[in-house]
Amino acid sequence: MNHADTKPSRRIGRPLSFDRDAALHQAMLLFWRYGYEGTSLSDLTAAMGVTAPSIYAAFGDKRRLFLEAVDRYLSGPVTAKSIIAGAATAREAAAGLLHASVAGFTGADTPPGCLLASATISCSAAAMDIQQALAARRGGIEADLRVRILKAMETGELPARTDADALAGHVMAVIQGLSTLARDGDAREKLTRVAEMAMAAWPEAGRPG
Amino acid sequence: MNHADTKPSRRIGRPLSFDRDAALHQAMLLFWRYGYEGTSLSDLTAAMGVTAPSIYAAFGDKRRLFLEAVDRYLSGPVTAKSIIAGAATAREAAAGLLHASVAGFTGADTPPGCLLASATISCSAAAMDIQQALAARRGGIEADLRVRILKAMETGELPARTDADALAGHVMAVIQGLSTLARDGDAREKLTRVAEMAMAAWPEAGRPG
DNA sequence: AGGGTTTCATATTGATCGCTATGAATCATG
DNA sequence: CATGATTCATAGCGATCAATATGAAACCCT
Repeated sequence: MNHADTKPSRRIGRPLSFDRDAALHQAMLLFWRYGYEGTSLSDLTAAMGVTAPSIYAAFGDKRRLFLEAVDRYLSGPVTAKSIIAGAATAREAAAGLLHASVAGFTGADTPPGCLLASATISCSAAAMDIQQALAARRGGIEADLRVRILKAMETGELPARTDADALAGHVMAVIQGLSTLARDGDAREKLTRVAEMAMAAWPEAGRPG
Repeated sequence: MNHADTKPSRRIGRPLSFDRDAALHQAMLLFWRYGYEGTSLSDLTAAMGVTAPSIYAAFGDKRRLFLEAVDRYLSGPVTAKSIIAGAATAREAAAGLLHASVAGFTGADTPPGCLLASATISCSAAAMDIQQALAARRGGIEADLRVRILKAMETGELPARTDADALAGHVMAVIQGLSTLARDGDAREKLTRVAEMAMAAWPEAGRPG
């Protein structure tokens, strides 16, 4: 059942006539712009250059294709985890997440906003499992940032009285809101200033480190 | 063509067998929870207790029903405009918008989140006009807040160097993000702390007023 | 070349979408 | 009660939805 076996040995039978990775990229762009339910199979076949039966053979069904597109979206060179892990301070982690979001939401070759933030904000009752899958990924990023903040409270970078939940939640809320602003047409330059304004809410240092 | 004439005089013909306002309220709740394209006509007929032909006779088509539901959503006793107009300071206006949003997004008898923020964040190409209508309403609220901020910069409540665009944009972004947090299940108490955290970004007073 | 295997393109499935044609039912009026 | 006006419920419209049945086409191996 492995459709992407580890060994790229030439398999028997008629070979695939399309680039699976390129097709997945096109699907991701469509889901990014139009959301999960706003993207139809005929939209996908047209953009991917692949007929419906081939899509189902290669990716399963629409639901699994979407989830794989989300994984691809979240598995770029820079991820939320890598930003948080690579930041010297919790403040740098938050600022890094915000500025990476601004850059990602206003790319010239990608739809505006965030796939994770907009693909299933609203959906029919039939797509609730998809919505929850995205909510879990959003919550995971927030949890990672909260952990980094708690660590900063222990080292003294942040005051011990800091509300880690609210601080992480505020950063996440701004990121989600930046996605909406980008979708509504705001330029990268304005979003950058909004992100910097959000960082003005960051608490002053605790005991000197 | 007036389907809601000013005079409630008894009209000729068979009377309406349903409460138009109550039906509109049910439609609003459905659009609130499932969005514009996530709510089907059969969903609406079931919740409103009205058959499809009666809906079309009373409201036009799905698009106009949705826009009327949005108007109803935005025309409660407290509106963004009334909060901004009733606030003594720009800071109070922003804080008032944030706390009213938290309350509205976590009502016990209403769906979580904001109808304006979630109904058409993502949609198919066919619903772009609906999306733009909501974007315009979002932009209107942000513009009203920005005007209030500019006024505060003139009176000295805020420093003259204040970035009014970014300050208003930050408040709007947080409001949009609070809607997502509410949809993802966060409690009102946490959202309140996030809103207060966001207000920590508010600039210090300019010259003493 | 021929058998085995996999993917291909074509055409179609049943379900649901937004919307409406049709005629009976219910009102005010004469 | 008869007439005109309006809304009612039933049933169905064409279009599109996600997903598939079918058989030919393209590859590896012997």
